[in-house]
Amino acid sequence: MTPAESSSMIFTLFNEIGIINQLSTSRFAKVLAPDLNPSEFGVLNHFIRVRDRSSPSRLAKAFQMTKPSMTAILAKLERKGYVEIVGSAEDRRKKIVSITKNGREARQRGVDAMAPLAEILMAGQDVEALAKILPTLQALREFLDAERNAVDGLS
Amino acid sequence: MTPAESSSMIFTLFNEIGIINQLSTSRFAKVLAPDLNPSEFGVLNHFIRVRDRSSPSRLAKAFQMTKPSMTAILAKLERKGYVEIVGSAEDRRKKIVSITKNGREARQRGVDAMAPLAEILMAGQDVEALAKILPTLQALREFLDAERNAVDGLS
DNA sequence: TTATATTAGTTAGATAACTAACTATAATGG
DNA sequence: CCATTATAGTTAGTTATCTAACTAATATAA
Repeated sequence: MTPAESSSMIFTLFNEIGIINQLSTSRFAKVLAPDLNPSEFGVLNHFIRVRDRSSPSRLAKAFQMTKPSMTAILAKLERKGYVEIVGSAEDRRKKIVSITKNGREARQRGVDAMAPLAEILMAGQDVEALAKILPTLQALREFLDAERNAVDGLS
Repeated sequence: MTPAESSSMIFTLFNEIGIINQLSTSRFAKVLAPDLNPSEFGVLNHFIRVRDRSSPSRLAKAFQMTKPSMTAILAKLERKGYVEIVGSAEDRRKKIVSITKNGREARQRGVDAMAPLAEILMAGQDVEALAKILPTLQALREFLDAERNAVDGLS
């Protein structure tokens, strides 16, 4: 590839990724609604799959999201009774967020609702091929993330 | 892979794609600002690379976007003098949108501003690997798009 | 030990996307 | 033909994100 071809390929790649993201997110949103939106589901899922308690800041970082956005998501989840938020005794700036029983159930309903989408994909797409591209995407994501921190001045 | 593993892999994949999209879009936005946002640039770029005149509906479809969103983007581009919008004589429901000289220049400034991003990627990532995953992503995008049309009732 | 800087979280306001509902025009079929 | 349906585009209102600016608490260092 010439540099010009590489450059063009890279923009095509990001364009495809953008469209896939939009199509997949809107499909997820449809099956999760009206109980949860994809961001809310993501947070509940995080409590099950990654760690069962966290802080708003830590969650914001995990989801590559700003703190105010996470504040808003957590407020909605708390209103629905899906997470519990308490102040930390050790560091009184911090809050400790954890999933509730109702939250676990909502997350399970979400998983069940999304399962057919995975099945459709497994039926219509070469899943092995998708698995193969995953490491490259992960490397790209890590690179962009590191790049961003470098540019933003090591936040 | 077991079905459960496939399912989990698929969600991981969409998650990575979502994060990449967010990181790359915000990088693009930074270098394009304050003249254009990525959507506006995309439309101008479309006039250069795909077709030099189009209609709001057609553009909305090309960008997988709703008509009202495209109306808003075109209104901003018209205010900036980057596109011209005239009514069609043949079909008076339709409008014909085309890029202006100023629009071409703005698009070129955008291309120039984004070029360093491509270079950073070429320096830090295996571009051949990125090129290799592109066909799989395109197949996935086409499948999701076809799926969506099927679900929405062949709109 | 006290002034300064950093970290955690929230509030306020802006923006760009969406859906629902509308007007206007064109195409279709009894 | 005329009534119905479909298409093109806009308007109005909602939502989820963002940035900037703020308060409160902790850490650092002169």
